[in-house]
Amino acid sequence: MPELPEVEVTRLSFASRIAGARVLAMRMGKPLRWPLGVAPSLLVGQSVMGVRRRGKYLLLDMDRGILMLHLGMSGSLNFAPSQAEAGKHDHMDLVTSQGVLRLHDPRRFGAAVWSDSEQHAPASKLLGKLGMEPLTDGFELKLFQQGLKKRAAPIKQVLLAGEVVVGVGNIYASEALFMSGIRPTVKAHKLSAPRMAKLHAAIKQVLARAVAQGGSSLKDFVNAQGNTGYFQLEASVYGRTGLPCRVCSTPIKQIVQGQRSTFFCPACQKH
DNA sequence: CCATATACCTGGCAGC
DNA sequence: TGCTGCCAGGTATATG
Repeated sequence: MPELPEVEVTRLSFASRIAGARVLAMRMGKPLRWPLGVAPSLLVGQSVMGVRRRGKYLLLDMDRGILMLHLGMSGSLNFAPSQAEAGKHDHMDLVTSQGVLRLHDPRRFGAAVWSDSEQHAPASKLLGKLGMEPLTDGFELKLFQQGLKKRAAPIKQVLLAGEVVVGVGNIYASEALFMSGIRPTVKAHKLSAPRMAKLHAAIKQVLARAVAQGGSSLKDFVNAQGNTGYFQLEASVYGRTGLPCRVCSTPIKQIVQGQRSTFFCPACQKH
């Protein structure tokens, strides 16, 4: 579910409310993708200074380190005034003086990991190879073009890999490629500089628009206040197999790349 | 080094 | 109704 827009929307929905809070208790449920790495009690007494995002990770800055949260495929956070009874898929409760942050994740591909600092493992290992942040000034066209030039894999898979640019998942990769008129199967390094520039602009535009729309709620995404997103309603190609292209009416095609579905318009994205 | 396949886990849905 | 197989927003790790 959560790509950059959903993670950012989640962050925006609770960051200011949790800032300054003191941890009163922490409860972990079933195992997630990785263990927390420390006893949950280590967090008790620390305060949450703020919440940042790096790629699809949320980083809670605390007195003695960072709590890294990842939503995987099916995760969502909820920040509520008090602690309700935990459901079957609620696998982390961070009880603070300002509310309870709860991680709900049916598939458990998500994670809550403690790291003493961003420079050391496990944070350094998880964040170390991440590419540029697409919604910051650091996302320079030159660097993006240089990154793509080094990759011979299909452009869709290069975007998903997150080593050139982070945050673009399966929905927004297809959407950005449609917006820039690029066939997802084209090898990244074969794209001309102007077409790379179009893609660069499309990535920024589609992600910013999705954040503004509250993200995409395909099945069950909600932000930490329980609100759904609306971007899926305006998707051009994702999930629209066989439906007419919104631009030219040609039926949208679905293919598989790297075991993931890709959607594109065979007419608008000729090569 | 690079590109691709595999693994993790649960729930929903189509088809029989 | 119940079963089976397939599909789903991610990504570290193994393998070629």
